[in-house]
This record gives sequence, structure tokens and C-alpha cells, in this order.
Amino acid sequence: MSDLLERLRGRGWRMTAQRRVVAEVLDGDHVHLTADEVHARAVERLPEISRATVYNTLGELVTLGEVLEVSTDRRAKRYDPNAHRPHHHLVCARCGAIRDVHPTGDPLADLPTTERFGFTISDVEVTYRGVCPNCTSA
Amino acid sequence: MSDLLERLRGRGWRMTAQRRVVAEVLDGDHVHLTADEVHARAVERLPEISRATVYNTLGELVTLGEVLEVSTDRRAKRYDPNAHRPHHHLVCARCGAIRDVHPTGDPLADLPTTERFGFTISDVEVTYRGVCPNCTSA
DNA sequence: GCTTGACTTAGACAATGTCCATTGTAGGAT
DNA sequence: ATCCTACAATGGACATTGTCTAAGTCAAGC
Repeated sequence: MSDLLERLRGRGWRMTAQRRVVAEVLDGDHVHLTADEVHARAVERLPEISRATVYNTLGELVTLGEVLEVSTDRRAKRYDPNAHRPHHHLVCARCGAIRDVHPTGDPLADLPTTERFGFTISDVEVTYRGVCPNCTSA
Repeated sequence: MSDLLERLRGRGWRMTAQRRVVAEVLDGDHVHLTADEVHARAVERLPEISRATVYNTLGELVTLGEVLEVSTDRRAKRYDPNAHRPHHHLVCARCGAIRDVHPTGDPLADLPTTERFGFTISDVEVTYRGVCPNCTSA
């Protein structure tokens, strides 16, 4: 999204063909890609882009807070460009499909001080697991 | 714990030296070990135990519902022998320390039907992230 | 004490991710 | 427009975690 590229440039991010391609790949509605999926799509547009660069760029985007890392399964991390609207995830245990969901209520409020053990809590991640309609009927 | 061994035997689990050692390692208060940590401790008691056996045994314990798999970081899965009391996890972002916590409220109730997209939800996993007292003062 | 099928082993393999030395280049300075 | 230089990209080795397989071993019932 030019939005994203704009923001990054404004933050002093040095713009290169590789970084642009990675950002563009993430911008589709093909959300929740793994690093290798991002790489595969990036290669379609810029054949000589290397795996290391994709990993580096994704890592930077995460550090910058423009993209979220999601570890819904035990396999590869996935990258979620929807970092500016807090949300959680709903994962199909069969096919691995992932949906963003917006629960009501604040899980943080559900953790009493006595259960915080002196931690300074900054973030809560909620993953709902189940079976999606497709896999249920199949 | 002989509790655990007892239950497993009652379920027709064939008892071997290897399986006994793995179960014993998990039984300490050294909870939340990775598979390789379990292996390291198992080797101390049974030097010839192989990595594959540890992985197999852990997998079986998970299937039997005696142990939970926890993926708090993006690194190795961890194994939580506290499978019989539902709980969630609090993870230190610096040192990786993990504590079991028991929030009030039910996260499932916080997900409206309209946000379930036809999924049959069976499980919710909540991970709180923050900085533990040790790392805060350091 | 046999027998047998389940269990264990070692090591190859696979998937994902990281590191590093080298080469290339974006963007400011001239 | 060209040059400089710090930052970025490359590719390939390496690391970590986990899975698989073929062959040997053993627990438990008879």
C-alpha cells in the first residue's frame, strides 16, 4: 500500500526495490503469509530477491510495528499486515485457515493483580481454535 | 509422578525404561521444558535414550491428554505437565520465563456469534506477554 | 522361557530461520 | 550529473527443531 510505503519512507526507511516488493506483497488481501510464501510472491516480481532479504525485511517491519508476527501453528511464523487494528485470531485445526476476530471485552482486565506475579504486562494474544465450516462439512 | 505412571499403565501404555524416565522428568517442578531439555535431563538418568524416543513419547503424552504443548515463543514447543487444571500463560519478553495463570472470565464468551464465521470452536489459548520482576529491575 | 508386536535406536532428512563476508546501491553531498 | 559512503542485498553455510525409516530390542502375555 502506498500508505505503508509512505509511512516507512517518512520514518527514514531507505527504499529499495526489494523492500518495496515485500511491502507490496504484504499489502494484498492475502494476509497471514509465511516468510517463504512472501518470498515466493516477491520472486514473481523481482526474481533475484534472496530469502535472507525477505527475512530481514519482515523482521524490520515487525520491529517498526507495521506488521505483526503470528504463531498460530507450530510451523512457520505468519505475517499479518493488519497491525493497526488490534485483533485476535481464529484458526482452523484441520486446514489451518486463519481469520482475524474482534472479541468484546479486555482479556487484560481478566487477570487479577495477584495473578500477575509482578510482571509488567504489555500485550495479550488470544488464539481461538476450532474447525471451519468448510472442514466441518467435508 | 507415580500418579502419572499409574494412569498411563491403566490405559494400557506399555511401560519401558525410556517412557518412565520421560514421565519422571516432566514431573518435577521444572515445568515448561522444551523437547531437547527433556531429552537432556532424560539422558542424565538413561544415557542411551534417543532423541526420537523423547519426541515420540512427548507426542503420545500430548495425545493422551496428560501433557500440554505450549508454543509461547517462536522457538521450540514446550511441554506443560499441568494438563488437568485449565490455565493460560504469562511470558517474559526478555528472559522467556513462563508462569501459569488463571484469569477470571471466559474468553470464549467474549467472541460473539457474528465473529465466529461458522467455526466450531473447541479451545482458546491466551498468552500474556510482559516483563518479569527480575528483568525489570535488571 | 518363548513369541510377538510394540518400542527404541541412530542417523538421514526436512523445514524454518540466522549469520556472515562480499558485493551492490540509495540518497545526500559536491 | 557524479561521487561517496553507510546501509542494504546476496547466497550459501550453518543452526535449530522436528520427522521418518529400517533394523534391532524388549515388555508382557502365554
